[in-house]
Amino acid sequence: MANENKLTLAGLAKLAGVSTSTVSRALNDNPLIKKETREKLQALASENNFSLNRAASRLRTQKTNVVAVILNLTDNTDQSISDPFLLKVVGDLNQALNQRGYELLLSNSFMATQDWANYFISSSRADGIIVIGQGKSTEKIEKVAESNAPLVVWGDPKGHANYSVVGSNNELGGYQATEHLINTGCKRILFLGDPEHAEMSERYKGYGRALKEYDINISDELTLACDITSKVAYEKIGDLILDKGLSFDGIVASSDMVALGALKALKERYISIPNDVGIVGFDDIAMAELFHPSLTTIKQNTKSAAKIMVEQLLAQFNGEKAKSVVMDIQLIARNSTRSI
Amino acid sequence: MANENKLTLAGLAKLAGVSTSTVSRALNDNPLIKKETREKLQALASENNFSLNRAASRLRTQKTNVVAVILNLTDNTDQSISDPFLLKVVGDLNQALNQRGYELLLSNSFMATQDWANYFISSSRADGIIVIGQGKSTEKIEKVAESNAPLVVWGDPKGHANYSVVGSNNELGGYQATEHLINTGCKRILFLGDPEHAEMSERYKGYGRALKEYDINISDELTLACDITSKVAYEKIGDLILDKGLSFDGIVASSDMVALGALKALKERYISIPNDVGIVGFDDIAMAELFHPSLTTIKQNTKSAAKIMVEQLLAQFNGEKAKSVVMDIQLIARNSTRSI
DNA sequence: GTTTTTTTTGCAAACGTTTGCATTATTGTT
DNA sequence: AACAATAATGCAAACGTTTGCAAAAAAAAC
Repeated sequence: MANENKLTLAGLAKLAGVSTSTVSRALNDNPLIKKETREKLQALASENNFSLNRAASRLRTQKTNVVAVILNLTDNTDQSISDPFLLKVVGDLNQALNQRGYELLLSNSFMATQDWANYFISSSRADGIIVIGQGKSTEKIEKVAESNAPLVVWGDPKGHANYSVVGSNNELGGYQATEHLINTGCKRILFLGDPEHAEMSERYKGYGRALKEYDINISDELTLACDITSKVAYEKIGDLILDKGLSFDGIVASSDMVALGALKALKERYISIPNDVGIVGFDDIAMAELFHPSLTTIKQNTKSAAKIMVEQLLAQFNGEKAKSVVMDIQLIARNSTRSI
Repeated sequence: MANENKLTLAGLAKLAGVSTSTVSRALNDNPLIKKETREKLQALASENNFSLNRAASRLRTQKTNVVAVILNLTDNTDQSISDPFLLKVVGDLNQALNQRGYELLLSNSFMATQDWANYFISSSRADGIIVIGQGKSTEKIEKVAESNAPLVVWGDPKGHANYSVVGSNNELGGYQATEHLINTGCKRILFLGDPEHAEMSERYKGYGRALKEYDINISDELTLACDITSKVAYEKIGDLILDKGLSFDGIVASSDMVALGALKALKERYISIPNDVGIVGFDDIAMAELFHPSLTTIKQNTKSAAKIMVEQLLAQFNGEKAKSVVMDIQLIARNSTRSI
């Protein structure tokens, strides 16, 4: 490393013949310093491509300008991330955070054993925490919330959590997905997902409401509990057909990945989509459009969700109490369902 | 925030009736401190769930234990990440880094205007940099390398870069993909990808070598330049067919996303895969298996690649000069190509 | 040309660790 | 019991910023 003696504020000050406080203020564009001096010093700094030591400034200011983003994959045995949707959220969060001058510290449930608030906030690794996914158990999240650490969670915004949750209107999404299938002639609609999972259970509720409103009786046989992975969905659908034949003509899938797994199982048995079975996903991942048939789905707008999550977090930095926010969803009709 | 006066080392020391240096050493498991005292202090620390102020310790030790991971998306107008492969790499890197006690600071080309080395290293935001993707131009990376910042790049390991590059044996991958198509009876094989992109050009070389070895003449008409997105691939294939009809019976795609875009274009025209056209992707993203037909592809092992990248980076922390590493690839034959 | 006001700069004390060196406590040796 | 050798602890100085307050310089007022 070539930086034997890296340039510090003090060094820069000596170069310029002023005090460190002046340089510090100048670089922070503090109007206390005369405009000309400010500009001169800023120029000098960039000439010598000086860069502030963040460790020092963080120590002094007690502010990191970093946000920890935690992929909450507790239930997933394989630690790595399989669902492109979640990764999309990370990407969008990164952008939203950068735009507000924050950086993103990525973590997954590897930190499972840790007390998040302590680990990230008290240690001044980050100013706030964004958790992606409530998972099945929310105890760890609640612990963080109790510690009063700035926190925003992507999940089910309708549950009455004591922390800020941003998420889609999952109930409505489930409803619209189901309604769409009903409108395109499906009679026996399967729900494929995990009703114990917070967000999924809302989707399940919407599914139930739609069936009720359209006077279709809800049968236990048409609820297929299933993890949020394409692999499991593929297997479950395969088993179901093996067991009971084609007992359904529509599927409300709890995510696009789940839908795609189901799709594969059906196609392998030469079941026609959408004629024999219509299928609706959830998320609208990039792949949804690419499939053949392209996947009808409930789109979650991750870009604006990310923006809102960041806003909610920053609000907490300013001492405001952040509320939960319900994001609108949108049905994207494609070719995995019949046209109306 | 409840932490009016957060517990510090000094506070803990007072509690225990020892000096801060003793506590510091105890918590770092320094054998200089008697074992009993160490354990007592560690217990005390966790009782009062003390957590070290990292900003302070980073300032003092000049070490952050953070690695910046940069998604190098220079050519991509849309800043957000579309390719699941890259995100998979991020996820795997995160795991590999965590296992070695490092944290992952995520960045994308939003930082385009910044001088990376200065921004991350000199500012002591991170100890090292991992860049994912060389993109088309490598000047920014070279600038970082020149500054002697610890750096590892995911890209084309065969180019003679003055920095450490970890990447797959792209040439061989291109070769094997092509060979596989030849072996399954394809005569007119299209290369679909961007030959100006470092990694892709290697794949293209392999493609050329295979054709040559099997005495198939290489035609310019069978090289279709194309960005690494499914959308562009979809359009390009559509245009090509519109223009010249079905002028090929095999496709070597430069990535799975590209392959999937092509697949969609073909399917919409009722071209049978793999009978009319065989197609081989590159990457082996999770989706490859899910498609119908499932996608034959060249698998890149991101998990071990991530591990190696981290090792290469850590080696540089220890003053060792890191070398480039070529990762083995593997052909995964599925149903988008005929069986041999 | 003083004095007052305002603008601009500098001094020095934090922020919470880590660590070389000095010091004290302990153990072993004669 | 005195001393040497070793083990365990503490002192105090960094690390590089930021910022309240004091001081100096410049401008304004008399």
